Amino acid sequence: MVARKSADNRKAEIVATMLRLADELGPDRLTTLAVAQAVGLTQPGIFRHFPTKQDLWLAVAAQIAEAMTEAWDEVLATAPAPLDRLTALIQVQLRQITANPAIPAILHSRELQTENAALRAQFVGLMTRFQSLLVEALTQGRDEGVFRSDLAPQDAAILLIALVQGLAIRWSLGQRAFSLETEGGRLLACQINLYRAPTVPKETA
Amino acid sequence: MVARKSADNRKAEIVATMLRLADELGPDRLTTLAVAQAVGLTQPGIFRHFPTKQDLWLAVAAQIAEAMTEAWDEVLATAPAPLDRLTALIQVQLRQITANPAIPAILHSRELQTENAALRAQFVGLMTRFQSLLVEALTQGRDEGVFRSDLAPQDAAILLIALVQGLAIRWSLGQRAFSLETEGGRLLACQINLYRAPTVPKETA
DNA sequence: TCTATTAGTGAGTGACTGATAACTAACAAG
DNA sequence: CTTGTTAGTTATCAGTCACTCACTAATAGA
Repeated sequence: MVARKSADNRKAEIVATMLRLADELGPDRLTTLAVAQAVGLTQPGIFRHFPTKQDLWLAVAAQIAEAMTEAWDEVLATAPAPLDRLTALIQVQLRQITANPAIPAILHSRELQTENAALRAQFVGLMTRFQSLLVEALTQGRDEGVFRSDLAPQDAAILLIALVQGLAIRWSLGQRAFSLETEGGRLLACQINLYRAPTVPKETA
Repeated sequence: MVARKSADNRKAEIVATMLRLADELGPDRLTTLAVAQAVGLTQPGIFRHFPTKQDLWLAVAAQIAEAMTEAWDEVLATAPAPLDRLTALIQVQLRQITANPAIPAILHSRELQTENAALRAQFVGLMTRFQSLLVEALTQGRDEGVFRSDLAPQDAAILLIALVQGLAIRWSLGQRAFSLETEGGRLLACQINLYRAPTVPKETA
């Protein structure tokens, strides 16, 4: 009668469903019943695989962290030039959010903010690592003369991260009417263009 | 025995408490019981003033909208120069969020996102108005030669709004360890500096 | 084919949620 | 001092939440 799956398969399926439903319902309204029904189990069936709901969230966070880290590593391996690397890192981030729109919501959820210190620590760690990747690329680019010499890599990195997060908010509020990757790519080009060293001397206006 | 208040006073008190508790507990975890206890009433007492919980949220949104619009109007009246006006508008926004940290959370809450279309429409309208104020100032500044001539006001405005929202996320995640106004002011200066027209011809690097 | 393991179920629990109805008492006006 | 209005209470409801426990049956290995 029941399509039994191995615990590992079922766990992965549950985590993936959590991610999908966290987007559809919102992280704080995501109930174990909703997950169970989407997966095709009864509600107590979930607890066969995860002892508490908090453990479910931790598994979700681990999955996100893994996907992001992998994507970053690939960029580091394939894009050595600072400018390319910078663009690719941000684009990867936009693609992650597109593929997984629940990420910003989870970042804002109370599940993460107050309830689950471990969860928050994981995300803060991810963001810190991402920021340092940006700072490295920006510093190298500045030293190579690609970016203006008065560029402050720390601040420039924060501004880029803010660009991604702010755009994600706009995207959610506007019912995702535009392509995050396209619009993000355009704005990213704007911003990075502002960082670039002037190649030709300019006249005063 | 009971300190009775006029309905108007009580309503205002309830809305203010909602705003405070929305920050402390999170918008989706804010219960009518919590509001009642914070105000010093019994839980059903809340419903004497607001027929449903949704009406509570609408009142909260109206209050935020009013506070923001007022603050913007004051800036428009006192800061005519594009550069000053731009800075002041953003600073006002940072101050609003500092004074009322629940705003970003409410913006992301499911209460607003899915449950309450009227609420979302109100906030989208606010954001649109704010954006157009920024665009105006940027366009004027560009035409006056304060900003670089290749500046795209629309994009520049979006980048500034993203700055505010992205920074607010960072502020929340980092347990509000830094002053939003100070740090925001610094980054704002960075960004606006990138917008400025080069006053002195630069040598190539 | 038998057996041990374990994924999944049915029934239920206590805590909490938004909301209702009937009642009580504080206040303002005459 | 009386009286109408109304802010607030007590008691209660139906629904939902995460979670438990005893049980069942699908599966893998011998």
